[in-house]
Amino acid sequence: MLHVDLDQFIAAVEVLRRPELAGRPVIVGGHGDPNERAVVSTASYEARALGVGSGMPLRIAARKVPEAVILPVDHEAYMEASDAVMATLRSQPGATVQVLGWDEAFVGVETEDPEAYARSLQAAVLARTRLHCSVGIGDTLVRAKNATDFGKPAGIFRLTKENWLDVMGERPTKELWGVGNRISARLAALGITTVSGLAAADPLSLVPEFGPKMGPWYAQLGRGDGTAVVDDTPWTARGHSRETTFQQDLTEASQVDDAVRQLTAQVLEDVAAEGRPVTGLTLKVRYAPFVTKTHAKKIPETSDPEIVLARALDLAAAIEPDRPVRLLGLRAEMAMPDDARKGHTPTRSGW
DNA sequence: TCTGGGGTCCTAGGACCC
DNA sequence: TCTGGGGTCCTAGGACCC
Repeated sequence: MLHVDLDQFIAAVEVLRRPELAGRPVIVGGHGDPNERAVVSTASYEARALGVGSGMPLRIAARKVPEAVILPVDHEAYMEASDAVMATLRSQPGATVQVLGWDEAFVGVETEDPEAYARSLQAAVLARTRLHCSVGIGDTLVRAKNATDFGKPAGIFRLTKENWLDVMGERPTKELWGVGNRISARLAALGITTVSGLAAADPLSLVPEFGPKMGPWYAQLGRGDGTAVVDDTPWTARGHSRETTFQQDLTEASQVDDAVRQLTAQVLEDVAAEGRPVTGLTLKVRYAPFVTKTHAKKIPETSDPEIVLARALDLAAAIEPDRPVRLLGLRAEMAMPDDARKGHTPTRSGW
């Protein structure tokens, strides 16, 4: 199968509508104001070369690259571009498309010449959207996904059982899809620092540290093994959430109360659009500077906004008074339809 | 340097039941 | 008096992804 990833997607969409920005360091994040509490969504390759990456506080990015053009996030524009890309992928002969996010998808296809298929796919996306993408070819989802990085930008790379360890073996475990900073550090504590080290590990030996499911799963990741099935079943969201970081920490109970009401209204908008009842709520609180707590509660199925609000306010009663609140988030879980897809390879949204 | 917003899944531990 | 073994459900929190 193939894994398709748009190159610097958000920055590329912005440059398309402002051609004069081509070749300049472009940073997209927040409302485009480097003084606000926000982070970088995407940086152009020019900005990345100067040390800016996604997730970095906007303030820091602006300090690092004073000459950068900083733009606000424009969800609608990216959604539109994303829809055009995905439609193009779906229109390819024999393609099964599993969307992973705004700028990423797996494409399942039977072909004698995957490289040629990948090239024609890149050409189709470029013709339709003027956007460049990189393509990974693999015999499992994990290998295809990892292969894409070696194709960037605008290239193609193939990763299979045959060359997996040659290419990936000496690389740090963190480069694997599903291994982040924390897990790689815990693996290192077990003496496992590279992909080949993880591939050689006995799956059962990882159970004491990571549990019965995740332990063997990490060993499998190290080998690049896993499912080879591209699943295009439409994804059904399990819940919806909204969160807000306050530019000034909240110190009054009435401010917190107002914020909870506002969040609830926003979440209920998203939930109402799905037409499924709410079955649970989770309130997330970040006290300044960076202590996060969550409070969860199952509730009897309801579609009544008044009841949801009342339960949200119940949860909010657990917020400690006299501690400045920097962030509030509310997530509503929804009843799942019987035919909804559940499984091991979730389609994630976001970017 | 000071940390967004939207998602998903897994695990631990306690409560409760038989 | 001190205590089994198995199961489910719930909350809190950790980790990961884009």
